[in-house]
Amino acid sequence: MRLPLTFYRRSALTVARELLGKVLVHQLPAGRREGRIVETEAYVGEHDLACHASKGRTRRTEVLFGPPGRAYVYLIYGMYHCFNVVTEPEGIAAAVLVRAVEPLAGIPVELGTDGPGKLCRALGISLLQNREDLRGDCLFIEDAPSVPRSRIQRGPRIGVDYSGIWAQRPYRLWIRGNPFVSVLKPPP
DNA sequence: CTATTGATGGTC
DNA sequence: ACCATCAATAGG
Repeated sequence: MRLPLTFYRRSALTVARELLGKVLVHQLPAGRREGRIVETEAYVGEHDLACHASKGRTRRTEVLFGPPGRAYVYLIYGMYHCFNVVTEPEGIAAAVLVRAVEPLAGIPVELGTDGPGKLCRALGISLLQNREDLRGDCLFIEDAPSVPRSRIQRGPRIGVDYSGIWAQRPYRLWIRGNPFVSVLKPPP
């Protein structure tokens, strides 16, 4: 079953937690590629200085202000893409970045999926998928059992040091001990 | 093992 | 000019 609009309409933090364990699917001409989501980051709104929407409503960020359940894909460092899911009701600009998936099907063996840039490359996601409705037939997310809170670990988001206090908030979530998570936490 | 740097292009 | 990254390289 494909995740319904009501799934995405909730807060970014809730969606970030609930997306763990779900299956991201990209239907390509070459075949179907699937990965199980193991790491996410929540970007909680315009007031969140790490969220692209904090720069205001531009052509790039417009999709964040739109209805939930759409893809927000952007190019970073000229060579990588990042895939996000738009959350919250229309008018509230929040999203969840998918940072890592566990390969399930159709992923070329030589490509890693541990990191936002890598997983987009492995799943064939590019700017062409920006603004795409995730309940369509090409790019979507399949339901799967939720990961119990006891198996979820949290920490600061990666690469957002410019955002001051917001950089330290524990809005990065991952499945504890999963080998496909992008940055392993130092042992306790 | 950690630290640093170069690649590269859309957006503002 | 900046950047929600990665791979390669240099150094200890």
